[in-house]
Amino acid sequence: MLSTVNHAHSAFAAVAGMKPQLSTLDEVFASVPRESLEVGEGLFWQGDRAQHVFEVTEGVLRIFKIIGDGRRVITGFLYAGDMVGLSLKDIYIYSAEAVTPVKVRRLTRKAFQDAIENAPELRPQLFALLCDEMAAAQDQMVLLSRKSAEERVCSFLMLIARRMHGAQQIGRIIQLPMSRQDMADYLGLTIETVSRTITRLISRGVITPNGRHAFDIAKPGKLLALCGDGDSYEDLCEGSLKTRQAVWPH
Amino acid sequence: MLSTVNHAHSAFAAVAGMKPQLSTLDEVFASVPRESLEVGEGLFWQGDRAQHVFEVTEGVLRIFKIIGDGRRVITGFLYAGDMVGLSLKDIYIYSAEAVTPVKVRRLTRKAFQDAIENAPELRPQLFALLCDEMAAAQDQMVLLSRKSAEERVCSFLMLIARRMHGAQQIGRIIQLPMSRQDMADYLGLTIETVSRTITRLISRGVITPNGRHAFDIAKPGKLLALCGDGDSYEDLCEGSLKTRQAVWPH
DNA sequence: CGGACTCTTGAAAACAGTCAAGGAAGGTGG
DNA sequence: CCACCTTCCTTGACTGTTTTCAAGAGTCCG
Repeated sequence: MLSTVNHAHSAFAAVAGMKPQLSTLDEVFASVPRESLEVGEGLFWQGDRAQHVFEVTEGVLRIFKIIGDGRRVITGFLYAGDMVGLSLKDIYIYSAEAVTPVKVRRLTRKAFQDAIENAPELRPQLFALLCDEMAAAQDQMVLLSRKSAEERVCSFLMLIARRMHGAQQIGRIIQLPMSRQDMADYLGLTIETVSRTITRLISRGVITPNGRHAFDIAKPGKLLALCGDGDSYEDLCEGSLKTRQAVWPH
Repeated sequence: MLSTVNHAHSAFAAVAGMKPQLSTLDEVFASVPRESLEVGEGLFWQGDRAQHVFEVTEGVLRIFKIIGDGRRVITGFLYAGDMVGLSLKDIYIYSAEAVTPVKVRRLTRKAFQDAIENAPELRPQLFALLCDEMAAAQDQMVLLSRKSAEERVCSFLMLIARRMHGAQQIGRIIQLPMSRQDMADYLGLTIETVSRTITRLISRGVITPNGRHAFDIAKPGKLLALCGDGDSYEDLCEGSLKTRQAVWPH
């Protein structure tokens, strides 16, 4: 896979010689020109030969799979700073489309692999990224497997709130660039259930609408409690957002 | 994480000089003595400091998470040859328990990382393993998000059938070492629904019971069709078990 | 002002969940 | 070897949440 003699290698070496040593993964993309995608435009499709790796520099992408009869499952939303296509198989195992206008940087798999090869200090970062992705996937399995509609929607709101305001800090305002249908396909619900659940959260004063695609979190404690993770607001304020402890006899 | 200047590197060079070159990942574990686990015994718990990486050499493990009020989600079953704890965070993000009597080999994270560090040809293998895990996780999200109880059970039976008889080949006999409750917690259903669904598959002649924990696949084509992936039996016989193509206009 | 979306709301239906009881299997001790 | 007990699995009746189907309201844009 990574093993063949690389022509690109010399190119990279030249770059490396002229530049200070790379120290973060996204610097690998620094020299690449940006490309733009319109709303709804696809970046690649499930089943395409996986030739590139991308970094999102602006906007939001949705990652999804389609099964036989047209059912769609959104497995994630990607924001600026996120990378796509890292789970390198020969073929993309999902599709990627722009939710908002998006800007990405593109690197061939080969160029990306060479860059990693030549900058060993990036490897742990890449590895950590994959592990985070895996952890997120598992949390999503928990959500889809055992959470009620309300718990799913609340979990989603918290997820976006966290993503918008840096890892630990939770802001009061949530921007939801995606449609209700996108939310439904991410949460394993129907559009109607999502809509009804949001309506109920509003009427109970947990969140306050701010247009149709933004909300204020009126009662953060309540919202967190409704996520069904056994988290309390105090936990959150103590900044203990690290992986949850088992609630199980050791 | 791995970023500090590594003393380990020189140590490795020494080892590399003395040992034949490693060429597959599980050889890394070759020299380690086996440990045994009884049925139901835990290997590690969600929240523990993640100090080891394991290889299963015999038996079946279940990997699961528990949320607040005791709901359990099984995120995977591991068979001989599988590795556990690769998604290295500082803390295990899930628990692992023996479904059957299990034998494992244990390596400290550090030893494992050094081995990888010193045998660069293993890196793509490790990477590929993580990618497979990710692909499996996404398939599971599709299952949990959009499949009916029957589709879930059939998908599970096919998964186990494949696992038992090598990647491509599908055997006629399915051994299910885990309890109905385990299946339910893996499929996001209740034990009653799993039981009823299996009963219905039997009465329709799709599968034939062979004790309570083994089945014959009487109608493989039918079973495959019931998975809800849009697969047909012909597809399968052509050996095209690679990642599914998009059924979507490009 | 229309027209096309997207979102919300209502009523009815369906699927899976809950509660409850009975059966099969396996293990232990007499 | 059998009786007993426990555990796991199956089955039935009922409930409830979410889906489905259908219609109406809100928003965006020409």
